[in-house]
Amino acid sequence: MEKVTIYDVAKEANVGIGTVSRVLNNSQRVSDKTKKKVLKAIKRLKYQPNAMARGLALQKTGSIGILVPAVTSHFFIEVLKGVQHGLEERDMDLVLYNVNFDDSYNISNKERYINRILSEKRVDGVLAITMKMTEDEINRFKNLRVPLVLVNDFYEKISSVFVDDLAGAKKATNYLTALNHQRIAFLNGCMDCRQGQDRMKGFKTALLEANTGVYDELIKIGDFNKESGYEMMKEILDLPREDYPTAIFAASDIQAIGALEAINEAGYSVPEDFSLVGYDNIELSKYLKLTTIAQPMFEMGKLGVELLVDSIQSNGDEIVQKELEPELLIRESC
Amino acid sequence: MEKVTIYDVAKEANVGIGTVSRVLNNSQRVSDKTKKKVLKAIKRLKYQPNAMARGLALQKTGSIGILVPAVTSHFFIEVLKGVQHGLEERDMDLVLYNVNFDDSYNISNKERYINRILSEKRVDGVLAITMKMTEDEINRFKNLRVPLVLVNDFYEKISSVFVDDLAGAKKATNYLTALNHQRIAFLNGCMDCRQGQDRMKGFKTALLEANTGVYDELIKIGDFNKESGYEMMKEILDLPREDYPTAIFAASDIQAIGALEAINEAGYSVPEDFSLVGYDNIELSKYLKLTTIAQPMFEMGKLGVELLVDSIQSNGDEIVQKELEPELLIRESC
DNA sequence: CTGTTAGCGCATTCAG
DNA sequence: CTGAATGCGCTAACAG
Repeated sequence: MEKVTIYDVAKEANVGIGTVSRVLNNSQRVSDKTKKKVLKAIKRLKYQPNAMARGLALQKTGSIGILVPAVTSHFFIEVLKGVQHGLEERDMDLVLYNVNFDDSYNISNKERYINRILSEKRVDGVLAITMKMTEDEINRFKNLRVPLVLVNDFYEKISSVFVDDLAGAKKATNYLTALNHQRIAFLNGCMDCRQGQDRMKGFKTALLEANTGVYDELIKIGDFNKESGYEMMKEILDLPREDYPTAIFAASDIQAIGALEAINEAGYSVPEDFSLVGYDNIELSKYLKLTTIAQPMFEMGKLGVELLVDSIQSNGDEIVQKELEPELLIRESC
Repeated sequence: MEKVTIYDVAKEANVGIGTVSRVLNNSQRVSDKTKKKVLKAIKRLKYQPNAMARGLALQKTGSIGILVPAVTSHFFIEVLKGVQHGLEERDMDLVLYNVNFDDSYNISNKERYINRILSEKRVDGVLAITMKMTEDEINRFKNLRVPLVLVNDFYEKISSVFVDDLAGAKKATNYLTALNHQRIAFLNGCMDCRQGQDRMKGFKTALLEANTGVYDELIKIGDFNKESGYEMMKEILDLPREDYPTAIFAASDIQAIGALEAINEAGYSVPEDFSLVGYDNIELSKYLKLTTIAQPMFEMGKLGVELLVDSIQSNGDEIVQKELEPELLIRESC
């Protein structure tokens, strides 16, 4: 079973390779008869076009790249499922560029990957998922006209799909105030990213609207990871007993889990002593029965490919922004 | 910033394209002086070879495919990290073929993906992770001389890296008998795959060696998923109280988690009423403090690429089998 | 050591 | 409507 090229098919069908190519791309103007003849030859020879050759001629690869930090995160996996779903409908391939921020032998390979993507032309476009892209990096894509869409991030000059974090934080906070909590703590992630800023705004807005007090000592800024959640919660537990909050809103599930550890270590429990709500709806949160804000991860991935493929096909610079709504998912931590 | 080809570099450096190609592939026989000249031109023009063209000429793509069912599984994610690590060292790309077994609009796309991989030639070889490949499918790879290595599965005619499941099951069981358990239940996955068979064998062997009883009513065969674990545990809880086991060994963590739910629902708890040990060491098991058998997932991925890349480069049919050792990870469920 | 040429497999002119 | 020629960007074999 040797490799069969378009020439073999042409010979088998007694036509020129041009004709074969035409039926392959079901270009117009091929008589039904020869078309059938060629199709039959293709089937007989089990011919399938070589992706490299086609890519070279067409200047299109039929695959997209996805740039992501830490494939390991559950958030990413869910998004990936959506991406796969969208890609499959279009018979496109996915090449994965997993950016590694903490690799010992290489501080970050982000730059290297971007260079490769931009010059090697192995992919027709890229989806950047939860990747803080600098303006400079984004401009490089624009200049080289390599379609780029941001997933779970927002930048006005580029197509992006993201979630309304302000609304998400408000939903969480509203739920807590509706439960009559008067002193609510907020364990936030970074404040130099959109997510952190918007969630902070949503939290405070909801509090004001509910006429509930805002206590600076209960508002902590850290990181979106578990350790940070743990540390911030410990600080709160170090406050005088009478300053304790009755509820805690964490900006990520994984922070909430860290906070939970601190709470348990201190001999308290959830929801008896503190109500706790997280953010993201990662798989773990289900098992820990954590009330949380669910992000539409699958849909983000699916929408992302849609935007990207459209952009690739239209070759246009149309910028589309899609904002998705997060949902409150009530479980047993409040 | 237009696209720059090898011709531009040649012109810039006042040499022929052959020379440029030679320094690119640091082929021998290029004078140091011209080499330097070309390198400088490359840098000045920010040139990088086009992957498609190079692939076409070389009949090598510089990327491998990975075939996997359900990207969503934590097991796969860990393996993927190892794969990525190995690939990065070699500057190769990864294209992901996520086989979907339960997609509504398409019973299984496995066949389609295999066809594509084999004919499109977009990848130089493939890593099949936790994919039950039929002998027929494997032979197609062999016939077309597309390197294939199995990860977490074993087939004598092809390179594979897998874990000694018999040893793993024995380690788990030995731990339980050492804890003096006399009635131990086993919640197994399928019995028509190597994993299930070997773990069953390991379980029974360990029991015999420890002179501990083997009770058929405590040995259940189901599936490796959570629902199955839940169901099997319920069946056990339906036994007369005096037939209850004192310990349960589940063939996967996720089954153990299902079993845990059944146990909790029935008003019992772990480790007070039952000891429980799982298998895999997925992330969840850490949070649930489940004692388990840890599989070297990262290493499997890393080893897998190594074997694959060797096979691609040597173009040889050398078959390498690597068996890895699982480890007992003691936590608080026993 | 280095420039030139001929494919790699396909899509797309351009003539018939 | 269809066959032949040209080029996509690069490597490798062939002459110098």
